[in-house]
Amino acid sequence: MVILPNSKKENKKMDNKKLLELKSNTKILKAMSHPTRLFILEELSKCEKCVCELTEMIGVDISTISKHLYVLKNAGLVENEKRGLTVYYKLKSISVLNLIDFIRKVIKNNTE
Amino acid sequence: MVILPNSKKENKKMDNKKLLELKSNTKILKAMSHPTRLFILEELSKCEKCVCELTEMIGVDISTISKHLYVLKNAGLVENEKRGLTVYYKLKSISVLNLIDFIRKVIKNNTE
DNA sequence: GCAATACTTGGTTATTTTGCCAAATAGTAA
DNA sequence: TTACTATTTGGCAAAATAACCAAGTATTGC
Repeated sequence: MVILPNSKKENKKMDNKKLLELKSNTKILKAMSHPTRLFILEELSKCEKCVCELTEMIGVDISTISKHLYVLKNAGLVENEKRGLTVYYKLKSISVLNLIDFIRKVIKNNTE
Repeated sequence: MVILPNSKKENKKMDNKKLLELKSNTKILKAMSHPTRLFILEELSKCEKCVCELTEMIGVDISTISKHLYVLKNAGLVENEKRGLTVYYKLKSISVLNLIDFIRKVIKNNTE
């Protein structure tokens, strides 16, 4: 085996920069990786909805839904707007919509 | 609203069938949602590799890598083949490769 | 058979995630 | 002001996930 001059001979741990990049990339995937959040994304791909409506559809505590929405927002997948008492959420970009569609197709392919 | 004989009148909880469908759909996303597993998928998109090689590249315990590979296999993303002592892993289908590419693009778009 | 190698599995502990309740915040309206 | 509604936040307990080590399995070669 060739020993390259500039590489540590027995460097086992992954490069820290690479690790950080991977972590940031998984953020968006992680955000989508919960049944409730995937459902929310699917619903928001149809039209914007308030926390109340989503809570009603899903049937868990409103605080739980609020926290799920925070995760989605934090991952850059959705955005919100307050009108009066109500906070409306919608998908942030078209690429998120495409991703959902794409994943649906892959899943369909994989389970057939 | 019609009250079906077998349903509770104010059943807020989401339909169980829908929930199961969502859970199965998040399985593939969940499997991709870990830095190490995303890295493995990226590497396998280049060429098949054995557990040993992946362990060497990532630098954690081989049992940890083995368990990550199990998660990916269980989600239908990779498959393996034993040749001699060595177990080789590769992506299961071309659609998984496409998915990885697609996600990479979406992530790139979203972080710019 | 025995030893060596490549991997998987079981067990334990630490960390993260989830979901509920209660309390806090913000906007509306009397 | 007070009351009311929609949502968020804090805190806590339960569940899920991840990493390590040690032990087990399978294959090869002696």
